[in-house]
Amino acid sequence: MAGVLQSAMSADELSIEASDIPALLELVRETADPKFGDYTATLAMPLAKRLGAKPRDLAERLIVRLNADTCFTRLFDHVTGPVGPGFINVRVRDDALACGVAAACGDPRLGVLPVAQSETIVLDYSSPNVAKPMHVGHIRSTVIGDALARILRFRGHRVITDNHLGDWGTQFGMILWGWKHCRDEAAYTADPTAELSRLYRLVRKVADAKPEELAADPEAAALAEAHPEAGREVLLETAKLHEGDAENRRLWDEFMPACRREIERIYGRLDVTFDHTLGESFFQPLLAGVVTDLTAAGLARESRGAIGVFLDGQETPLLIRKADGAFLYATTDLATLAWRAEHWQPDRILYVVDHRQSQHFQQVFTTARSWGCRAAERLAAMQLVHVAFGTVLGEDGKPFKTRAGAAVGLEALLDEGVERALAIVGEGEHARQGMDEAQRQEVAEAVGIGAIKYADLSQNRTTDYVFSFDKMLELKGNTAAYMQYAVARVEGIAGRGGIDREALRQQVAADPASIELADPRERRLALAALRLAAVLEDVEADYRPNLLTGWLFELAGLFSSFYDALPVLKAEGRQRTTRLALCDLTGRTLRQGLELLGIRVPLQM
RNA sequence: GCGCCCGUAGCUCAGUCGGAUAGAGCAUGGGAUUUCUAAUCCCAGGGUCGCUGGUUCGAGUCCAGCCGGGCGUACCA
Repeated sequence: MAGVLQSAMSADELSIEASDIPALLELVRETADPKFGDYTATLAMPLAKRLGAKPRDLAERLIVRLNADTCFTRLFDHVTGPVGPGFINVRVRDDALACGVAAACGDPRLGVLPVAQSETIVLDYSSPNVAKPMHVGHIRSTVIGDALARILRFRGHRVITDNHLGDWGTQFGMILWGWKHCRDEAAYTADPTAELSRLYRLVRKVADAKPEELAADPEAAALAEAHPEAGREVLLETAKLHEGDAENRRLWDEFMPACRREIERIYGRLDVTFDHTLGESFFQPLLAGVVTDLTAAGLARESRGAIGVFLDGQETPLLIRKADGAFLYATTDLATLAWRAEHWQPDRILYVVDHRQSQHFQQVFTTARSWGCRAAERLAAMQLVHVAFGTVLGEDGKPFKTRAGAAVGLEALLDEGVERALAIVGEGEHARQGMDEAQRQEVAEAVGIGAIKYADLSQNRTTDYVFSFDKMLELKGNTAAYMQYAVARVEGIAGRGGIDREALRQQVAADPASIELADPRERRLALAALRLAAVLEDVEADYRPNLLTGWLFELAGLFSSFYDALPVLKAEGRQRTTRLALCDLTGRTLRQGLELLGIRVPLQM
C-alpha cells in the first residue's frame, strides 16, 4: 500500500526533480499519531530548500498533483492541504483498505510477494564449540541466525545454513590431555559428553593456572602442581591431532559422534536445523594451502616466527600460522570462505557472531577480497557481512556467569522456562479448557522456549544487554506468550463459532465489499496486519529481527483491544464477516510472524 | 596509546534516513469479567535523552569537544 503511494509520488516528482527520487521516497512513512492520517511525506521541506521555494507552497503543488492522479485517488482520500511546515498527510481509503484485507485473506503468503531478485545467501551461525556444553552465550547467535534464515527464505532467497562447529581447536587438546591424565571411565560410559565437558572445564583451569581459580578448586590445584607444564602439553596434544597422530585421531573420531548427538538434541528442542554442519575439521586439509597461497601472493609474510597478513591501516597482522606451525581460526575462516565461494557461489555470506570479533572479520574479509584463489572472481562480487550482536552481561556488567562462576547451561535455562510456563498453564482459567497432560506439556514447551527466544530476538541485536533470568522467562507484557495468546483467542473464536475458515477466506477474497471497516479499532488492526511484507523487507535490510517482534507486539496489542471491545460471533451481517476476517487474518499473520522467528504457536492456551 | 561500541523513566530496553506532544514492558496506584480465553483490556503518575557547543525550519538522532562505561588490540576462538 505504501508502495503504491510511492509510485504515485514518484510519477509526480519526475517533473520537478530528476535523479534522486528514491531518497525522497524514503521520506514517506507511517504517521506517529493516527490523527495525522495513515502515512506522511516529509519530502517537501528538504526539496524546497534545494529549489529555493517555500516548503508549504511546494507541498501544496505536490498535493494538487496527487489529487489529480487516478492511481492515487483510487487508494487514498482527497488530501486537503499541507500541515505544519509542509507535511503531506494521507489517509488510505476505507474501500482500498478493505480490498487489501480481502486480498491478504485469500493469499497463502498473506500478501507478501517474493523478492524480485532472489539471491543465494550463506548463513553462518551458532557454531558452538563441541568440547564445551552449550550455555546462554550460544543463544543469541543460534536464535538470531535461525530467525534470519527463516525470514530470508520466506522472502524468496535461496538460503544455505552452515553450522561451523568448533571441533578442531585448542579445546580439543584440553580434552585429549584430560583423557590421558584424569579420565573417569565409568562416568564416560554412563554419559560421554558430561565426562568430556568435566574434563574440559578441569583442564582449562589447570592449563590457565590462574591462582584464584586454583584456590577454589583443589582437584585442579593438585593437577596443576603435578603437571606444571600442562599448558604447553595441551598445545602439544592439539598439534599432534593436527599432524595426524594416530591415537589422538582415534580418540577424536570416538568423541565426535557423542558430542554431535548432544548438540543435536539441544537444537531439536530449539527447533533449529542446519543444511550443513561442516565443522572446522572439514576444512583442515585446506589450511596449509591457504598459507602457501597468501604467502605466494605476497599478502602474508613471516614475522616473529609466525606468518601473518599485514593490512594497511591495521596495527596488528591477521595471523594465519603460529610459530609452532599450528593454524589459527583466521586460517580456517579464510579456507571456509573460499570453499563456500567456490562450491555454493553465494551472493552474500552472513556471519552471526558476537560483536567482539568485528575486527577479526574486518581483517578476514579484506584479506579474502585481495586473495587470488580459485574463487577470486566470486569472492570479489560477494557481499560479506558480520551480523554482530552484543554481549550478554550479568548484573555486574560483566559477561554473564552464575554466582558460582560457571556459565549458565543452555539446557537448564530451557528446562526452567518450560517449568514456569507449565505452572501457569495449569492455573485457574485454563483448567476449563480441558487440556490433558500431554497438551499442557506441549503448550508449556512452546511458551517457555518461545519466551526465551523472544527475549533475545526482541532486543536490538547490536547492543549488549543485561541477562535476567526472570525477564527472559517473563510470560506477560511484551513476550512471545502475548502473541501466542492472541492466536489462541482467534482459534477459540473459530472453534466456538464453528467457522469454516477456508470458506470464509474464499468468500472474502471473492467479494471485498463484504468487508466494512466501520470501527476505528477494526481499521487500525487492518492497517497493521497488512504491514508484514514491509516489515520483513526492513528486517532484511539491517538483519534486525527486533523490527519483526516490535511489529508483532503492536499487532497483537491492537488485536487485544479489538477483541476486548468488539464482539465477533455475536455481530451480524457484514460486521460479523468483517470481524471474522480480521480475526482470521490477524491470527494467521501473527502465527506466520512467530514461525519466522522460530517460535511455536499452540492452538490453545 | 590506537580502533570499535554504548550512555534515553525506579529497572530492562525501543526509537528507521533528522520530523509533529520522546515510547514500550516490568514495577507502582486506580478501574473493567451476567457477553467470543482476565496469560487480557482501560486510565494515571513518572524524563536535564551523560555534559557543552555547533549545523537548520526542526536534533534523542548529524558534527566537534568533554565526562563515564564496555570490548578489541601477535600466535585462544
